[in-house]
Amino acid sequence: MHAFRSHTCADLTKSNVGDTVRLSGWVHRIRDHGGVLFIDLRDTYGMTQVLCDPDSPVFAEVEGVRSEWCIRIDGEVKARDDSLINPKIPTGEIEVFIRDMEVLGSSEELPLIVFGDQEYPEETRLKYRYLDLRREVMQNNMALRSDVVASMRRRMWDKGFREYQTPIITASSPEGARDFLVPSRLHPGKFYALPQAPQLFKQLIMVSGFDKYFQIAPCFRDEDPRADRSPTDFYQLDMEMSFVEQQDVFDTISPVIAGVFEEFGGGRKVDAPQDWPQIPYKEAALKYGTDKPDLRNPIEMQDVSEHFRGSGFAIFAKLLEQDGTEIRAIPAPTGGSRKFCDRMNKFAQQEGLPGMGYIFWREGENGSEAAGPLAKNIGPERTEAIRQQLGLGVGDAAFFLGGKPQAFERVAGKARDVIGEELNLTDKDRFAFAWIVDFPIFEKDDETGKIDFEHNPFSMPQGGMEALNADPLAVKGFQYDLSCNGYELVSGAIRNHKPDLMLKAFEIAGYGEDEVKNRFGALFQAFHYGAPPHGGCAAGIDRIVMLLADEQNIREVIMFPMNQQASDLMMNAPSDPTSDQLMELGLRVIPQDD
RNA sequence: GCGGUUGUAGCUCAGUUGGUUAGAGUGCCGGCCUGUCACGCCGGAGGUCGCGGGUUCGAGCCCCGUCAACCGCGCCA
Repeated sequence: MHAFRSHTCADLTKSNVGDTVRLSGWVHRIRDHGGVLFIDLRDTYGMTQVLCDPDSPVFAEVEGVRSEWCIRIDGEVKARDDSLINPKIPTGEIEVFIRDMEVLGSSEELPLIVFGDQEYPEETRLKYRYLDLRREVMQNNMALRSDVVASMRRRMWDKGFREYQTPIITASSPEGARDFLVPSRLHPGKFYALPQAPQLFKQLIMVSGFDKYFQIAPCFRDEDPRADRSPTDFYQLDMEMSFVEQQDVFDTISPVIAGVFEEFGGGRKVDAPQDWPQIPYKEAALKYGTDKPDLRNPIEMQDVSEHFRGSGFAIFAKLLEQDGTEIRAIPAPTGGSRKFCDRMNKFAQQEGLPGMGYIFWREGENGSEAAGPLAKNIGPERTEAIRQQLGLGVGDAAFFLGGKPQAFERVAGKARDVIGEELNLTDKDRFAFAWIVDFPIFEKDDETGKIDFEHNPFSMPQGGMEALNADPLAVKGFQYDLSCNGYELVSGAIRNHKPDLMLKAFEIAGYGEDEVKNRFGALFQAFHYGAPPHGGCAAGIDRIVMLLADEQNIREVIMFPMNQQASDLMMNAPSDPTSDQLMELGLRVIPQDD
């Protein structure tokens, strides 16, 4: 017999009754009845009830076993009486009578309990991640992650893509984020960088003529994390293709993403790719207050400035006299109660705005009647015009935000989410996708007035040189994101592969030819040797798995994540280098005294 | 760097207006129990109330400072 097991803890059924078997696994639960003692023996595949009574030669040893010990048992498979069958587990029709036992690894008292779904402080979970990962939900999340990656690979191969590896220790690829630097021993005083993405390499792969590239690629960025953003490193399904336009990239990646969501979405509705809207960036900002809208929520914001211009509501009327200001409305169907409106107003205040004005419509003596402070101030005619524009009626409400859009847009978007959620307008059982397109190439820093790249400098400007020679801030890029349920899942672009266009774009952002050659020397040079038009995108694997696993936090789908301070509590990283290491690298640490 | 929330037993949490010896559940240890599957019953151990200072006759509770974790802003696809 095999040293450790003849079957896994999920294998045994009625057909094994009478067999002598060997199982290895962890002691999940013990139920000791004095004369008979049950153990739920667990491995990654499942659970089998094994039991022991004083007839067993190892009864005394088995009595000493404790939670999470790793043991091997030999025993005889017996059928359970009908009344004792446990329908909750696949092996519930049988149990194994223990005849021999070996302790493979005993356990001290645990800092967290594997059994059940007790919540634990993340600090504890991360410090003892190897125990946390024993829990069923984590086992499932990690298996899901592996299956998703395998499915992505298969789907890309099926489309004629091949996977190529690009360097991890390389030169900085300026994507816009902060680089992780790696000191060079052979070149003291010089540094490698970890790639923020395989961006430069995949474009060079296109220049080399490989036509269709993809990679499950680690990306490294030294930026602060969020719940949906891992610090330090994360994984992308990175792809690039030659001789394509924007729509070709959409047509290629959409079925891959949709297919993965269909395959692993557990029956939740997945919008069909041909129905994914393409929403210009500007329109997304207006309607949803964000470039990653949650389209499960039907609410669309509207510009209602004209109804407030010169109106009796002095705050908005005055505001509109300033340049670049707007009043926007968030319609809230079925939100027509003072209680709800007040709560939303409070929410806006918590988010740092002065508040949200509101109107709601209720049944009055002569039919529909508008209520709320705003309605009184602007009078019945304007109120009615607003109601008609927004298509609202009795029982509905609308919220109003004013000022420069960039000052309130983010909170407006968040208010839209909260309103949709609270009024149950958001369908939780659905994955709703949208391509956000036409991102601006440049943005202007409000304080310095300086023009810089809005995103990364690799995107092809729409309209080419002619557009760049006109108003730079009006130039849109062939640059796109895929949004799903309020998360940015995919980001990409048709790349700018023309050296003269590159130079012009950088010139607008205030960088000379030297800078282009310095930062993107290889790519810029490569574009002088017959570069094909190309484009692609990268899909955030951690985020996709997070959505599929229905988790709110990206760390739930990463095996060994950092905490919010970018510390690894289990491995104690980052840590002090030895003086020998520093010496070898020619480095000296400057003491930090704030 | 900034803002918010949290911090009481290994873990989850309660703790009244500031008032005697800080509680419960769970886990752990011991005892009993031959059909449980979140087994049950009895008993026990386990606490610098994050840390430091202050107010007070008296602080888990009030004040100041500080640390840590998480969430968010900035930042970042």
